[in-house]
Amino acid sequence: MQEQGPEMEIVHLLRAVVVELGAHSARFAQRNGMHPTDVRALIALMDAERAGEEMTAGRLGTALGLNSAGTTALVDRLERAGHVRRVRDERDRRRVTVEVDERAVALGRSHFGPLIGRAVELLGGYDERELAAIRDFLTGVRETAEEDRTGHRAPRPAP
Amino acid sequence: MQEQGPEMEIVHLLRAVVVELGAHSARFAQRNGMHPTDVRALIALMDAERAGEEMTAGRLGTALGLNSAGTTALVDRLERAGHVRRVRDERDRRRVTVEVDERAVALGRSHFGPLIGRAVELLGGYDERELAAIRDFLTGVRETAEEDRTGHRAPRPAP
DNA sequence: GGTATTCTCTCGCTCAGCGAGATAATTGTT
DNA sequence: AACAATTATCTCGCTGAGCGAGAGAATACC
Repeated sequence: MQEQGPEMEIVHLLRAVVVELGAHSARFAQRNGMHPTDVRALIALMDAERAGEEMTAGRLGTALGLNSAGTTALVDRLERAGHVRRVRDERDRRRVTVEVDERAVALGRSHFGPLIGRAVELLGGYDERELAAIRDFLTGVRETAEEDRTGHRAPRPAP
Repeated sequence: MQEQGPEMEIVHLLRAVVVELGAHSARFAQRNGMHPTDVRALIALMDAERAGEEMTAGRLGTALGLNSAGTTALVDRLERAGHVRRVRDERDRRRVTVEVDERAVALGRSHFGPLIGRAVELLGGYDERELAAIRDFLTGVRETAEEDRTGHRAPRPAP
């Protein structure tokens, strides 16, 4: 068994966090009769809403790596459960925008709220330099994974 | 749109990292003709190996949230692809321990290596206090998610 | 020694997601 | 303005991951 520096310990720690948060999300899915993909879809939809963009069925499918048939089935499922609404786009009537129902947002908040609250609480205990370290490290990891996906460097915002 | 403190920004960042690393792992699966669950299984097996524990079929299934039928199918799949070996436990001949093949480890290393290397590189740029902040924050999040799963506080190692 | 328990596997089924292709709306061409 | 080409979503039939029920085999308990 090779001995490694403190860096590898943190890498394994990050991986453990990813696994554990994935399990947390899977628990939310199971408790509410949903599948992991459904939760990923709701997250993508809420992210788009927070960013002020509207999410069409096609863009949602692309974001999740589904083809059009799978996307239709996914939106059917979410709509049947009352978590989203299909809204026909009036400017381009081929498109269907998918809107999250407020009750789905509340459901998510009730499950993820405590965890988020605890994370905020933890972050409250750090000073500016420590917060910057956490932020920069996470940003760096996210950008590296993104670059690997898109095949090119993500544009950095000017300082 | 409510304005939030710097804490929520980091929470969203962590969530983005989880999503992006999940996608990175899904890409590894797809490129090698595997499913997300197969990758999770390999990770669990390698974690157990690093911890010096042997992983039985049953324990693996429990760790992934599968029932026994699904676990058998999973191990069948991994064995057929040559990623693991079934080894009948000689002390308790009901048990089957699952061992990762060295080639699967190499395959994983070739995919995740660059990302891990970049993370280590990033971590090399921080001093002790910053590293401690990153480590403690990730540990805190992991423990909170764990507590939610197990229903009780995880034991903290003495300082 | 016999019964209960534990671990894995088999069988039949459900449903998420895929490939192929249909349908409808938009954009481009002449 | 009619016609073709493109785009967005949906329908149909199929494959395969994972489940429930239960069988088979080894171990633990009394």
